[in-house]
Amino acid sequence: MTNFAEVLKSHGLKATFQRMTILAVIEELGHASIDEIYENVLKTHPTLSLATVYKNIVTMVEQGVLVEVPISGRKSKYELKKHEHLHLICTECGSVTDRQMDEIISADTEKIARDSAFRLHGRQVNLYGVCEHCAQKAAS
Amino acid sequence: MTNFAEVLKSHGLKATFQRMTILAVIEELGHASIDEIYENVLKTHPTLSLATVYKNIVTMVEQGVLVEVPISGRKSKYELKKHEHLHLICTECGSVTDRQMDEIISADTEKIARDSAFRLHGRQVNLYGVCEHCAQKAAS
DNA sequence: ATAATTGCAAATTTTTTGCAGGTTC
DNA sequence: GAACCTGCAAAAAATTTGCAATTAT
Repeated sequence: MTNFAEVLKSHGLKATFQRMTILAVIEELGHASIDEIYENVLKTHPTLSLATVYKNIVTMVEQGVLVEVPISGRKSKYELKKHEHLHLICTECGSVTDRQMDEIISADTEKIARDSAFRLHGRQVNLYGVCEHCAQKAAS
Repeated sequence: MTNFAEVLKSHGLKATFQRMTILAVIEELGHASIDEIYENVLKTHPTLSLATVYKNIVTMVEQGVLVEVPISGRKSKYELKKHEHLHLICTECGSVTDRQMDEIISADTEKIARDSAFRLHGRQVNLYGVCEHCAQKAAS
């Protein structure tokens, strides 16, 4: 369980209860859309407004506390900023799972960028398909 | 220049002038957001409504004529469905450029999916950074 | 103390929908 | 001719904003 107060302060943001709650929800869910964040935040802080969720997602992404994960055909999800990784995205249930991004992909994409004189700052590798759980459900 | 009438019919869609115009715009721009599509479509078909753009993007994505390219911090763009490739996305100007997705990435991501019993259906590899053009502008 | 943040309500922006008239096959 | 498609206007959904009151440092 992360010390969110420290994370926020180190990014120049005040450690409000609202932000801590939002971050705790995202950490618990791993990846969450605005709706999912709001819904879950209400459980422990019923007066937190949707506008506050929006404002904070914007500022925390700006400050690098959160990362947006845009997804084909769905609303973006947000995750805590962490080491680089890739995503398995289930097109059935919408779940997002992290996997290690290995050296093969890093090196290869770096070369591709270099060959195009492109100053690479970040990568997003999303694999779309059906997760084990949904595949089993479909088989029954 | 693609024969869009054939493409549409082969996907069970009627070849209307509106759809042809939308597809022509997307082909010309390579990648375009709803706004960019609408804006450009008006040049040759000033009465085409925004609602029609929306409806057609939805159905053409559903039918596999178009592909959505979701982008961090911006609105999604759409491209013609074509062979698999990756994207260089400029965080300055928003331009999107295609590059070949080589066998290294394909094989590696397939292995990652297999190891997680994930039924891989599609990949999205987006490299974020600054394009050559914007880098030169910044240097001056 | 002060500068940032919240919550509310209102405004804006984005996307979807219903339906009458028009078009494609 | 039948089914599909368009455009309009209206509705719904998503996001942003202004501001007075509150809170963190």
